[in-house]
Amino acid sequence: MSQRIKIKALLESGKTDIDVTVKGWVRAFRQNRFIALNDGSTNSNLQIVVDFENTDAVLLKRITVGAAISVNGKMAASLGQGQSVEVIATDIEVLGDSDPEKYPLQPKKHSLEFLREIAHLRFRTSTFGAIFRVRNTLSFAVHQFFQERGFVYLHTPVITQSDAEGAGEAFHVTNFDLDNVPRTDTGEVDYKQDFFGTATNLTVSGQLEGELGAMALSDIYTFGPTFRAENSNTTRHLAEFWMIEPEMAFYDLNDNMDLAEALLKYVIKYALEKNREDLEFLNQRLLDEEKTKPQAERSELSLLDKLQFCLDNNFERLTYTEAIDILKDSTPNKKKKFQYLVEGWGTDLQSEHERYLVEKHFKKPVILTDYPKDIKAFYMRQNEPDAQGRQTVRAMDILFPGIGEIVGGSQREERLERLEQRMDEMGIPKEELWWYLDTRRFGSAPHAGFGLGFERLVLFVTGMGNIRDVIPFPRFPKNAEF
RNA sequence: UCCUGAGUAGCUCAGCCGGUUAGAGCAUCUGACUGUUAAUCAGAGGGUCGCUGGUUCGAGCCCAGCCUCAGGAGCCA
Repeated sequence: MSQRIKIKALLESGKTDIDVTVKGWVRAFRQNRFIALNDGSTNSNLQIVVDFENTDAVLLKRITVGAAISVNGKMAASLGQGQSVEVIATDIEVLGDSDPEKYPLQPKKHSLEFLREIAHLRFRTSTFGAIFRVRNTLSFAVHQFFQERGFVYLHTPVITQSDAEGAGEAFHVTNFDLDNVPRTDTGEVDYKQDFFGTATNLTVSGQLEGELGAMALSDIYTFGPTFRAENSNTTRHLAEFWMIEPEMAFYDLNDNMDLAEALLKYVIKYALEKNREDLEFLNQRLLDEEKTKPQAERSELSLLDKLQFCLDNNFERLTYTEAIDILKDSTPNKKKKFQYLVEGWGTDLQSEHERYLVEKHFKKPVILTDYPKDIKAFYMRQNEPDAQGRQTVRAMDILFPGIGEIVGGSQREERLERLEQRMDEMGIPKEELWWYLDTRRFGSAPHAGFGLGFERLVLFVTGMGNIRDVIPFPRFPKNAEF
């Protein structure tokens, strides 16, 4: 018996007349003769040809959709149309049966909603196989991009002390018996008795710790899970998601934008090369789906065209103030088609405004910079007021078609006085962040960084519509199953 | 959390104005066929109509509350 070979390697070799052993899961068993076998190494199934007239009937009955089997046989040029080679089986062993009455997957198209309910089995579909292979490639490409540039991969803590930076609701971490929480004389929760001796929560961002690393190692990045206890119920939010947060000493906002754009292009290009077959499958899946939609709702570019377009064009860079001017003059604003009309300077852009800029006006990724100070975080570097006295910060958001904000970042405020003043204004407790402020006290330097939502990136590259379909086991309000 | 829509067989869905025994395709099972590509043909089995309560002679359908899902919004990555 020969050693097991993965289907991807076998199909790539294209060899015939060799003895092989393959193992995988049955996707379909047609006409008692043809097994479509998939082992997850590639989107393609391997066709196994069974000589059913000379095979034990009991064994044939056990070859059902979902069963795990091992096959010995000889590679041959296929007589059929759908594949170039196939395995003529000489010996089949069922490693794990799959009761067809109970196995929920059928050799047909299932709805994504249904598959989400059986997330433990959806890996076995072509669509999710492709998605998670692409996700893996993107993840690897992120590391490779930064490693090629001398960045240090820094592990920032998952458990952090209190929610000082105010980046959304955090999950509490405690060792208390929740039926009997210790309290102080005044009736408040006595965190001194808790595991860490203080209130703690799951991280909402590794940025502040990342900055500490950058102020010694120059260029660092984090890539890990992040948690938000927001009651968000959308196609682009999760309670647990993965974020990439680079932080670079001696970078200004332009360097920051250059890096972010280079990163996005690098990983998209990498996926197009490494996962061509998967992306072609996802591309076709979308095209089939579009056929059912009215003409007006169909997208102008296919998935593959959209990705290539993204590589071939510079992202449009403009300031918040310029964006407001464009939006004010836009047709939907004048015709009052926006739900929220753009009137003055200073309020945050609504989703519909971002979509207009990205999908209608520029028709490509857009980087918005220099937002009003009042709608952004305390740590962003303050610009001098403009001629009209308007105050902005060196923020940048990258907006992608269909996704919205995929990157949010800024040049950081490195001037101690300005930073402390802003923290006071916003009610951020300076004492709790003494360690953060120390970087501004000792050898402070200009620096910048950003956060890239990894699932939003996977969403864009795979062309999927719901973020819950691009992470293996999504966590969202009212759901932590699997 | 707000707005809109949905929940009927394992899956996808139909079910008229409230009226007898709730249907179809696929899947499953049985048989036939055997170079198929979501195989084909014939037959069979399969239902707490999301849950709770109400209106009514009678509720899958009307009303109320709740649960879950989808899309959009907010928060954001």
